[in-house]
Amino acid sequence: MGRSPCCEKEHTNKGAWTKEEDERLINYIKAHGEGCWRSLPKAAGLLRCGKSCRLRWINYLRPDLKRGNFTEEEDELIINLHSLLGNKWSLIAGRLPGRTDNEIKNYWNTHIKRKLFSRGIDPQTHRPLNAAPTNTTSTSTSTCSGNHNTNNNSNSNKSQLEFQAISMPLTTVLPELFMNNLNCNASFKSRTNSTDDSNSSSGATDEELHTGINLELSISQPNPFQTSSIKMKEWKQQQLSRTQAVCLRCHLGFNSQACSCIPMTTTISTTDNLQRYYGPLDL
DNA sequence: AAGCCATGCAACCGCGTGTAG
DNA sequence: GCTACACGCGGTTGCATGGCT
Repeated sequence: MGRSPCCEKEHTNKGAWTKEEDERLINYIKAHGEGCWRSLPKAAGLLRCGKSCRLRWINYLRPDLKRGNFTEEEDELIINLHSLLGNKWSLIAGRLPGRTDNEIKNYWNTHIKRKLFSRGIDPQTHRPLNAAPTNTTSTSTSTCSGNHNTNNNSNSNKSQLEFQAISMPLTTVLPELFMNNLNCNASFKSRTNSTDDSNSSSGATDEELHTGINLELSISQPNPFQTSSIKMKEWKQQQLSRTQAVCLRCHLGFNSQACSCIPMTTTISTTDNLQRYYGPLDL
């Protein structure tokens, strides 16, 4: 099946946007709001394709964009998030207010990669450059395994790990995940060991050291009907009867502190491939 | 001053996903 | 279940700019 073009190429401008085009786009979105990108160009009197308008608005014209250099804190946050999420630029951008996925992607490729190389860290794996390669598809069922499968083969291994926005804040849990993880901990550990001496000497716990990241991400059981004949309705019912979302924080043993999760009431078999994200403590 | 090269970034392209009919 | 459509994402390209020779 052929794919219809998103616009009539011969009647659209390409390349850099002019000031007039920017103004037209801004004025139109101010008046009518975002959305319906396909019909927007015509309505706004622009000889551009909808995709181009969307990109221009999101990456450049949006009023809430933060312009200017990245701060050191943003650098570190991007590195940490990338070690966890891989090249999921939109997810990373979601954690950096005022920054766009495109901007972060460019910044990563032009600055941070070099920075990590200079630290002796492989920017793709976040492991030391001279470290022996690890077989991430082996018996490890960790979060990081999924992450790096995503890096290396982003389309074929999506079922390894799925992040879904359900109910599980991971404020301090995920950093612990890759602190404990066999494959992902190198960069994070080396940094906390080498540069956070002041913190460790002051008696801060590991958890306290990494509270800077608030991913607010959730990990849920992968949606199996993508790979099997199970119907969505049936699957949803299974999910409901099986358990509420499982709090990774509790499962990892941090539930001594305040946690708003719903207690897990159902025993879940570790042979269930939907439980992969338990890796670090289940090993 | 001119040419070359490296870098940074805006923009494009192709594909995946979700959804409505 | 199939198809078409709209949108969003990640990878890549190409141009503008600055530094160096």
